[in-house]
Amino acid sequence: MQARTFTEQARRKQIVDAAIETIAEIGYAKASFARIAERAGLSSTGLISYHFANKSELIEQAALSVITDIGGFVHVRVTAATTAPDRLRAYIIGTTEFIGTHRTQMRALLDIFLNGGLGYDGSDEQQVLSPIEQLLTDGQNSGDFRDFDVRVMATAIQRAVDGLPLLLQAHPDVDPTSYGEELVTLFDLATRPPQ
Amino acid sequence: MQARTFTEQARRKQIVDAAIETIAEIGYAKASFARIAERAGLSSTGLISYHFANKSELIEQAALSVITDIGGFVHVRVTAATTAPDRLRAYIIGTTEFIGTHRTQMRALLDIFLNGGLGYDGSDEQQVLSPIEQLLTDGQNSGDFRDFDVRVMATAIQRAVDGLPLLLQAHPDVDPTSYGEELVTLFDLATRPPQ
Amino acid sequence: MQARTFTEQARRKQIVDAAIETIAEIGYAKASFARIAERAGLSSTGLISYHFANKSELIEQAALSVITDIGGFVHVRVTAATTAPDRLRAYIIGTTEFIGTHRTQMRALLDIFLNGGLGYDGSDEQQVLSPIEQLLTDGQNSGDFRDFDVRVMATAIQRAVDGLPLLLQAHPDVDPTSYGEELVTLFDLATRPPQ
Amino acid sequence: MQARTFTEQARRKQIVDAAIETIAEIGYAKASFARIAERAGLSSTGLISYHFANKSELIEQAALSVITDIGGFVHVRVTAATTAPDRLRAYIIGTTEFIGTHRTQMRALLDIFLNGGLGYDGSDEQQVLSPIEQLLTDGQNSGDFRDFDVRVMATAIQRAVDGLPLLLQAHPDVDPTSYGEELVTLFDLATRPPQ
DNA sequence: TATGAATGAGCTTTCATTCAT
DNA sequence: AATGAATGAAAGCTCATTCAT
Repeated sequence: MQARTFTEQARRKQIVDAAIETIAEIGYAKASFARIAERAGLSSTGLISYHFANKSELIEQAALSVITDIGGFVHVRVTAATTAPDRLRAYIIGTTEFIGTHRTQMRALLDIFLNGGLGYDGSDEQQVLSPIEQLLTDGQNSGDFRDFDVRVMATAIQRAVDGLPLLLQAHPDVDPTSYGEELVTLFDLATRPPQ
Repeated sequence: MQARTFTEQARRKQIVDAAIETIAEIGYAKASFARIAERAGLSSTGLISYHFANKSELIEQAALSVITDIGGFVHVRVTAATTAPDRLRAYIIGTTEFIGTHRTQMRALLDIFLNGGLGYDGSDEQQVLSPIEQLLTDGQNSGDFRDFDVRVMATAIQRAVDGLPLLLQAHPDVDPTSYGEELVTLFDLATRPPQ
Repeated sequence: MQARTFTEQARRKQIVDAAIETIAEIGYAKASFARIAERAGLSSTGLISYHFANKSELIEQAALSVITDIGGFVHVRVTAATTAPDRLRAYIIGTTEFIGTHRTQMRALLDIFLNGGLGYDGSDEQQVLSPIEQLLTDGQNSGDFRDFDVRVMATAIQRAVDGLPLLLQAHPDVDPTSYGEELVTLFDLATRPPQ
Repeated sequence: MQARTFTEQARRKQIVDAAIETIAEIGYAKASFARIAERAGLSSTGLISYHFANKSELIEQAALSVITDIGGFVHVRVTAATTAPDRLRAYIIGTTEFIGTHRTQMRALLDIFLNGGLGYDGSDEQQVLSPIEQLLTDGQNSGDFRDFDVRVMATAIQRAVDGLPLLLQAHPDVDPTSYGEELVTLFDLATRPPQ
């Protein structure tokens, strides 16, 4: 959290973006500094080392960048909704919409996430789960949702939504919007209280 | 499908098992021949090259090994059930049970899968989805399930179940059995026809 | 010069022939035991090691095989001629004819020869030069040839004739027969005594 | 034809020279990056890879270096002569002189050339033959040479001259100067028009 | 702030050879 | 006489990182 010059911030962003694109295109394992520098139009890989302590930091920043983007995008939509079911709908639709329009970033995030590219002390996982867990807990307290294990339901929702990039990779013809709508129905049925 | 010596089959299995353990422990990206040979107690990495055409083949065999194991485990339980909802339950419970007792293998498979370690022409994804899609289609035809998009529901189930290893990594205290039971309820509600 | 069973002799010849073909096709540097065994249809590279002390011996035998073949082919023709100029003509025509009809073997020999594949203590070079040097010396003694340095003339003839495979590689349309005839004229003019 | 730093040019030359010496001494097949780096006094083989795209490029540059040197040396002498026979003499004497004083380079070039180290699409062969073919054609047009096949005569001259390094290797006592003079006489007789 | 150069460890793969059966 | 298995060295090449300028 140290102060950085504007120039440095711009450089870092440029490198982080190039890293995301590179990982998305050729995969985490093959995304070397050489390839990232090439894509960013840098003259030397040394410049990356100059701006980031090591490769881990770059990867973390790349992941953080995507998480921040999607988090902001979804947060706006969720807080605009009033009831718990509406907020759940907003979460699912917002997330799938973002994924549909930011496939490159999502592919990179997924690759980082599952290659252990993150320090992975569990806190990241928790952070990602956190807003959806909060949403579900609120819904249970207000009586809008039935009594289920919040962590399990959150995982299921999160994974279903995360599954879209993989599905798109295997079946590029799948429509993200209708995928989202189907999930809304699915989890509405799964969360609504018994009559 | 080539004929292989008994000795070679044993060596291949030994190496594949070592590869799975190594990937599970230090991650796909760092799982070099040197580390795998070390774990397998081999005298040189050349022995791996002797038995496998290249690294890709080894990784594929490692993934295939896990997929075969879990597939066999679940298949027995699913075919033992008679009604569609029971088969769905058997699938979810069987899978989570296997995951709970074979965390090493699952962690490796997940890592391979998402690092693009497989040829990934989509056919693999389809193969993994296939049995669960069949199960869901049968249930719709028999009137036991409501009318939903089979591919979306299959993805949601598959991802929810796959999410267990990740959840276990972040929260090792989670009980796989109750996780499975929660998912059974969730997807029972999500699939049952309207009254 | 030890006694060998007939079976062993056959095996050795099979391997030597495969080596010659392999070197001709993919070059000396890439002609490994694996490639040679493959071409010979052997089940193991160990079989080559069983029949030859080491790689050097195999390469030497391959070179010797070609040298013996061409030597025999040319010797018959040279000894059939009576005068020195006729014998020179027979040598040049015979050699170019052999080269034209045994390009594979010649390509291999050349490759071995210049990659230092032979022990190369100079004695081989001398052996190859020897018959032509004898022929030239005889011609000088009989007054059929002018007074030139035998070793230089022998080298020039030998190299001119050896040049055919290289020329054929660059210009496959060159006719070996007319190449031979041109050389006969060339060296006839170069060796005949002044009027 | 890319722009290169002065430092890089110097390093490249250093490595190319070490490659030539190494090939000359231990042969093409055994001239690995490790041996070349050792001779050049480099800290690692990685430095060679840093300056050359791959081994092929290094070998090509090594060959090109020698070809350029000998070409320049001979060209000066040939263009200084006026008549065709004098130019032929200058070519032969110049080439043998260079070979006599640059045995290491010639041995390396020969080894590269015949181990297929060059791309060898035939164009190289043509380039080497080209100046001598031009010289011969000019002589025929001016009436200084008889009517022979230019390509065959050019090959014979080229090979005779190339034969010197091989001869020197087998018989280090051979005198390059007298070798050259003998060849001049030989090819003077072979090319002069009938009286 | 940025660059080109360099380092040394590491990678996968191929090699010739040995050996028990 | 032949085979499959194993060995350990060596190959060319890429890597993240460091450093002087």
